[in-house]
Amino acid sequence: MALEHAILVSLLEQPGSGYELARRFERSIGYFWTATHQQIYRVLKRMEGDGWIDAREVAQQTRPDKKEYSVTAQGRSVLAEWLHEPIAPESVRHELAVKIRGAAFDDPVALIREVERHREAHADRLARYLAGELRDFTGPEAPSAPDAGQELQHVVLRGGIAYERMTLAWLDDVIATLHRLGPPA
Amino acid sequence: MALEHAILVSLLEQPGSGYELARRFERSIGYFWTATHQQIYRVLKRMEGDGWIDAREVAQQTRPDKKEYSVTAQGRSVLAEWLHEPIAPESVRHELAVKIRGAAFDDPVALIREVERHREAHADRLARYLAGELRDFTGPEAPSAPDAGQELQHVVLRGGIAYERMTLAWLDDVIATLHRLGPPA
DNA sequence: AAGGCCATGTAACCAGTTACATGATTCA
DNA sequence: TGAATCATGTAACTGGTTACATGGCCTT
Repeated sequence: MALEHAILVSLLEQPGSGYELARRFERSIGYFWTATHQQIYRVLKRMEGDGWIDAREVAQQTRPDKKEYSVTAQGRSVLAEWLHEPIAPESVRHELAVKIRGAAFDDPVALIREVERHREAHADRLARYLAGELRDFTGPEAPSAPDAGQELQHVVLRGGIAYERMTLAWLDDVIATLHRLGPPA
Repeated sequence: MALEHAILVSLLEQPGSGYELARRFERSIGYFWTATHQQIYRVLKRMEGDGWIDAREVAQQTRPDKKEYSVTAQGRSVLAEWLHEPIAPESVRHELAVKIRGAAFDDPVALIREVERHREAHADRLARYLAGELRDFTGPEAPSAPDAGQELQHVVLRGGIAYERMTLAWLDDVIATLHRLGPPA
């Protein structure tokens, strides 16, 4: 459970509406925490009720009005408290690995296509991460003296990049293994 | 949702009781799918009701009786069907990354200890994986001509090893970054 | 006129977690 | 005697997913 905390972090980085948060969860924040708009609206309501955030109605001419949320002092201290708590080592859920072991009881070669699809998805994600890194951290437009927030965002992004590179290499290994089990008979 | 399928795979590899499954979910299978005994018993019951598995009462002298489950023909075909369905790219949930970005709004140095704890946990896990690899796949006791099931188990384990190595390197990067943001003033 | 984006929600459901419960045997 | 292991469960709760719903503006 950390959606509340992910939202607090995101709103501290930049206040915004539920809709905007939902979009961020498809981008930057979404690289390490996912959430749908339904879930976000529900949690925002609870957080507002608990006094962690407050809303400001923003009227817009061309677009529908929106509620812009910001983190309250109380929200900040809830976040600080959470940051000081140790977290349990994460539990893994790797569906593709289940399928790979399951392939022993079906046709290993039939899985190759699926694994290749995943390989493509990860290659895409890596490309997006690298583009983001160039834009925000290592390119000519990037700040020459990044602040703490930017340094931390960058190190998290480097983690995403490392993860995608590792995954690509592993999926190549998987594909080669599946081929070897195939019909070369 | 794949606990059912993970159970089917595990029971195809080796029939067993709920208790035994729970132990496997702390070991081999647990490297890529976690589940507690409570959840396992609940799901086993449903799977039995749906005819995917069947139970055989096994009386034991010294230990309590147990129900040994095996996969039925129907269970096998359910698994095969699932294997042929494409799966959505997994959604990430990386709590530590949320904390790292959150550290910008608190004390980055205070996070170092926590990150080091995680580093240790991952180093332990890597050691266990490597020991398992040596025992089952690359050591002198390992089969010289592994079958498809063993090849696939090995490639999944290699994925776990690659993941832990990547994570260790990244956590070192994180620790160095947190230090840099610290008091060297 | 149709489809996409902005913006916000409700309701039902399902999967997973946490707490509680029982009881026998084996080992230190 | 007390802790660990084997063995199986119930109940309450929480977090997350899926389906459904509304409505205006902008672009093609």
